Amino acid sequence: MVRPDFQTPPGTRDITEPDAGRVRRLVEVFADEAVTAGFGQIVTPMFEDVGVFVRLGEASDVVSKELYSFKDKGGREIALRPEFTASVCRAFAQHRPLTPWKTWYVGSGFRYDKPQKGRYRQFEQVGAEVVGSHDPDIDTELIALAWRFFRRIGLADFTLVVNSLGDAGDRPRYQAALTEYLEANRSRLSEQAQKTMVVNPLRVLDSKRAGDAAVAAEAPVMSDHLSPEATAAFDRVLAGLDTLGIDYRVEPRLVRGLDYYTRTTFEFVSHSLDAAQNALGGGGRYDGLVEALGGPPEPGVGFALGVDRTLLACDEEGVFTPADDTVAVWVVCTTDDLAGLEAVEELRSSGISAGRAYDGRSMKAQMKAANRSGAEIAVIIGSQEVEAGTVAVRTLRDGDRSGDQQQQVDRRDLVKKVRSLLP
RNA sequence: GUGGCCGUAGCUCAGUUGGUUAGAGCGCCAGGUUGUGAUCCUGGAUGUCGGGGGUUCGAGUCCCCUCGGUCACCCCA
Repeated sequence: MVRPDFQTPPGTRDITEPDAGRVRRLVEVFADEAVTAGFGQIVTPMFEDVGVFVRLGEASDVVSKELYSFKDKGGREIALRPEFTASVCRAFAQHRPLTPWKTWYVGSGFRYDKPQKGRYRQFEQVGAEVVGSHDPDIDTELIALAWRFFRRIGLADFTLVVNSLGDAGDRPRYQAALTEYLEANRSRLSEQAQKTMVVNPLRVLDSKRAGDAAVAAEAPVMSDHLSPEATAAFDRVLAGLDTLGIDYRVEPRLVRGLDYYTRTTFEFVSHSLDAAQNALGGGGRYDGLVEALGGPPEPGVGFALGVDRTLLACDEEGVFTPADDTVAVWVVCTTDDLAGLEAVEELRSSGISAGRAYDGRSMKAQMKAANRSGAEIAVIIGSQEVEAGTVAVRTLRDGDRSGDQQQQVDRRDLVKKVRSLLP
């Protein structure tokens, strides 16, 4: 093998057709749903001052060990974005748009993780955020947006799980109760969980070890420690989901990875992915985050969906299958002049997708390429055609050529003829 | 960061207890028709067997290191 000097770094990959086109189409569907819901797009830098992300909570792994950070040539401490919410909040604080500010995005995030199925160091997300309103109906509308998106691409085998983490004031009281419980059951917890307990007790609820899960199952639940306001907001969200006919499961042990969440949190969990990474996406409220980034004390809520995982789930469910982007016409030219170049460009200029072969290959080879390209029509130009001022237009059906038709047409009628043969 | 499994042609893989010039299918290219795509037939190209070191008369096969992939934990999209 001619060994290449370089390959993609760990956890990254080249996305080629037909997958690349599939990603593009997926984003188009999401963009359409977001715009329909009145969201405007935002494009933020892929890297930010590292402080933007550190404010997400130093206790989280995303910040403490997964940040792609470096110092640039100006001595600035920079980090590749591990998610989008922090950038959106930073942008809000920087530009102070009118509220409620509704914005959607698409792009790559970066985390220095150990790669595995459905988890890459560079991953694609789409998402939407609303800054500047406490109204729980917005939480519901965001969930509905994601729900419509999943439904529209054909996904069915997933569950929406929701929870409320309460307000800033509720968290410490619950955390205290939880810590007390975990301390009392310390001996039943895994070594890892005992460490996690100290850093962030909530996350112990999330452990996948069977022993830990058993402890978590009997732990005190957040809903018993919510303020009346937080309870009312959560009830409103659930009522909204009921009204819209969106199925959900309240999961008191749903804690999300970032520390900034308050009140509503939610996650879309796939059942068709047998991999460990089965969360298609999630989100929630982050009522203190904008302020933590030096902005006004505006609340926020949003979600992000993993494009890669969503497509993995689509694979499993056999939906949103890749489409071949084939050209409509294939120009076969066996003369040495520029007739083939001219014809193919004329077709393209007329809005007809067209391909051709290069390197002066034989007619047989070019017809083979035409067949393989998936084109519906071959335009054949040989010395006879050039002399007569015509081109041969031939229909192509995959495989068998018996039913195909070929006719000579005036060169000047090329576009007209081809157009009449295409659907 | 921790652990299991894996790494042979473009792709999917086979390579017996270490033993002569490393194979198959698919794909690709050419010819079978000096103007024509399926199928069929014939022929052809491509591998420092992931990399380095070691054991041995001899290593794709054994050992060590390393890089990469994969799956799981941790964590998360």
